[in-house]
Amino acid sequence: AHQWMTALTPARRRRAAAASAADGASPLVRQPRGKTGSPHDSRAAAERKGSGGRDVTCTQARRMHHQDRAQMGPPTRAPARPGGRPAAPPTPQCARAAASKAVALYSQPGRFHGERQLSPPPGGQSLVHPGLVRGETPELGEHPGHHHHHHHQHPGHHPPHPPHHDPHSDEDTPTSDDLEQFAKQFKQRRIKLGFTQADVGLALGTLYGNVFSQTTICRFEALQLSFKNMCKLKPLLNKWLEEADSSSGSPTSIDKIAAQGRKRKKRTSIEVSVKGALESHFLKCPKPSAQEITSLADSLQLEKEVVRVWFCNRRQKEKRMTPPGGTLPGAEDVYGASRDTPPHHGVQTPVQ
DNA sequence: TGTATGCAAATAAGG
DNA sequence: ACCTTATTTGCATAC
Repeated sequence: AHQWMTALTPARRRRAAAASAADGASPLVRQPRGKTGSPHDSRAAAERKGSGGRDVTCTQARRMHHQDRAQMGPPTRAPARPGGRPAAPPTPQCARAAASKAVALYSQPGRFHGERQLSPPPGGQSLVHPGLVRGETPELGEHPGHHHHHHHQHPGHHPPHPPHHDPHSDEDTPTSDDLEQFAKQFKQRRIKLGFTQADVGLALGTLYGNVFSQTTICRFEALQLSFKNMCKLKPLLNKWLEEADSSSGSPTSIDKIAAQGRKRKKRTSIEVSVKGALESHFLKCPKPSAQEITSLADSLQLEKEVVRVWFCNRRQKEKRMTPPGGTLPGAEDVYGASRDTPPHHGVQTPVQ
């Protein structure tokens, strides 16, 4: 248990930003504008298996080009109702900021035009787990066209709560439209209250125990997470929102959610040179034995688990890069073009 | 400064 | 205890 932490970035770390986790102070970490800077602690990581410094920084010089295939957006669709905005801003505060880009973009419901090749999970994929996937897949293919999929909500029904459809509120699976609307509203409120995405991510940590990065909050607002993932985060953010605007002294939430320790291990940054070493081993032996992993880990000064996972991920990447057919991803249609790789969805894009 | 993103760690779930 | 496949997150860094 304990907190994970891995690296500390050597040079980079500007301010700490990290928040503490322990203290049980108010759940909201930072007050709106005042920025209480809480330098807080941050225990750097020192602990962990002996070594000291592994970490790394990470590279930098890399460029990335490429277009990506990102994940898809949520299926979503139309905007539903333009009007509606539910709440009014109780807090006057200022609105300033938002001006620049803010809102606007999301207004368009339709996803963004093309782009993503997405592949709907043709085969199925998403359905694999009967759990809660729920409709998600659908849209993918959609295109602006209108197809309203309207009812297609649940193909079968399996969701846990089949009964009623409560349009709003959390609890049963929201519709894509609900999510879209919530995300939009969430962002709007967040900004008005004066919090940044990072603040929210941190607050979720003290509120519930799991911290989320600015990245995740950003993606939530932009609807760039999978449908399922959006559904999972919505309640948490919703709670934060309530907490946040009620706030002020209201005792409301007491939340006993202990701050607990991190639930997810901090992402390890592997140094470029170390990556090179791993890569070269991979070429020699893509599937090293436990023993080899241990010794390799030891020699590179990485945790064994990190090395093991690295190989697993590397193997996945290899598969992605080398689809059976031989078609290299990089070169796609050069000559033959589509032939039989129709939707191949790229290689990597599962679906989301 | 906040935000948006590429690449890829870390995880989840079924062997 | 580790693999594989599918996904969720988040460093780092480009806007």
